[in-house]
Amino acid sequence: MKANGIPTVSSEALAKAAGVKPTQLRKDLTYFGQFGTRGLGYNVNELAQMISDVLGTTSLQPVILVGVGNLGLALLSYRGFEKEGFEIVAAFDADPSRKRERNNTIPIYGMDALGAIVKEKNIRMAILTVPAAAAQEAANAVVAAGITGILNFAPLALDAPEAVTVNNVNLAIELENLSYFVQR
Amino acid sequence: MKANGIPTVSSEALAKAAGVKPTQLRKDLTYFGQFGTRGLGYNVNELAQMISDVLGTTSLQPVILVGVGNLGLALLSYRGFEKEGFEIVAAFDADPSRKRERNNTIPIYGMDALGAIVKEKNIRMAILTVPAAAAQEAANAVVAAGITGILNFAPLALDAPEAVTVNNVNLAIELENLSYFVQR
DNA sequence: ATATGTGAATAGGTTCACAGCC
DNA sequence: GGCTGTGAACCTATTCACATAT
Repeated sequence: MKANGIPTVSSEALAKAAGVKPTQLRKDLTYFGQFGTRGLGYNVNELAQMISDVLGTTSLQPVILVGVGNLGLALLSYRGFEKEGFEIVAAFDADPSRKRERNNTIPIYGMDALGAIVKEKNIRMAILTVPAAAAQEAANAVVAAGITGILNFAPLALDAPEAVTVNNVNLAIELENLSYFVQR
Repeated sequence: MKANGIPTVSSEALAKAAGVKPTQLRKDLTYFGQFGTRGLGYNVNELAQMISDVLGTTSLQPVILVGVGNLGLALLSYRGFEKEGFEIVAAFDADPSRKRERNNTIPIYGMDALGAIVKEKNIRMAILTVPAAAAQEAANAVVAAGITGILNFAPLALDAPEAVTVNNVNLAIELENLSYFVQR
């Protein structure tokens, strides 16, 4: 909407786009303040700015990726993050020079380089795409390096300090969930 | 545990592995029946069988993938689904013969082949890894072909009939969520 | 007239506390 | 003694209904 120069938007239109109910959307927004104009709706630019501020994506967020296998490599070449304010600035792997079936422009380092680069570039977030057996060790390593947010693709529950946020993406569970619902 | 021949397991051990509280796990299991033995715990084999039955993964579930780009190709070569009872049996793309940077053993068809293959192999689930702009059209196509479960990776809310289950995986949103929590 | 903001009502999910059973 | 199963209590989230503002 911002790109298309649309000036204002109603909670109804936003809710439809997001797949939720208008009241839900309004209630949620007001947890962060009052941004709308009664009788008119929300100013698109203001709202976008406010959301970026709240999420912390106003400036480009640097992110690292750990585990350059199948999935990791795919995410490295995925160009959908920049638009949302994220940039994968470095990748790490136990075997950084292993031959890979695709080129990419993001440098791949050994695990021993984690601490220095995270500190130098003041990085807070890591994407974990390592095999399940290596995931806890990798998580410990990124936490030790100073990472406080982990997006974990390994299919297990990671142990991490309270101060570290772990979000899990588990593709097998998503399929199992679907499988349950497609049964007649 | 089944692979390791462990005969029984307590709700406490299971809960720890799953990252939830023991009461939660017990309450959830009882929605499907009573499977435990008081004073002893759950029989690992029985429980695994019950879960497979409930999820509908007792026999290998065929799945199709639509959109063989970056992410789609990575998922095609991801060998983590078989273990959980899923098999990607066919892939579809608007340009099936487009040159791709990796070989894979799963056949790639044009979108016009959807209906016949879904019907022939009695497929219920589809993974959607197409660009956002093409997602709704692709969703319509798979629904028309008879699919009733969609795992959608495109960053938008799909319109689909009531009888079709849509699960969304949105990597940008996962990162935004993390971003919010890593702010000091 | 139109659309937000919000207290109150409702619904849904989690945890407690302990009875029941091995 | 140990661990499940579960009603009741509690907590959180969603929806309603409407006052409020443009």
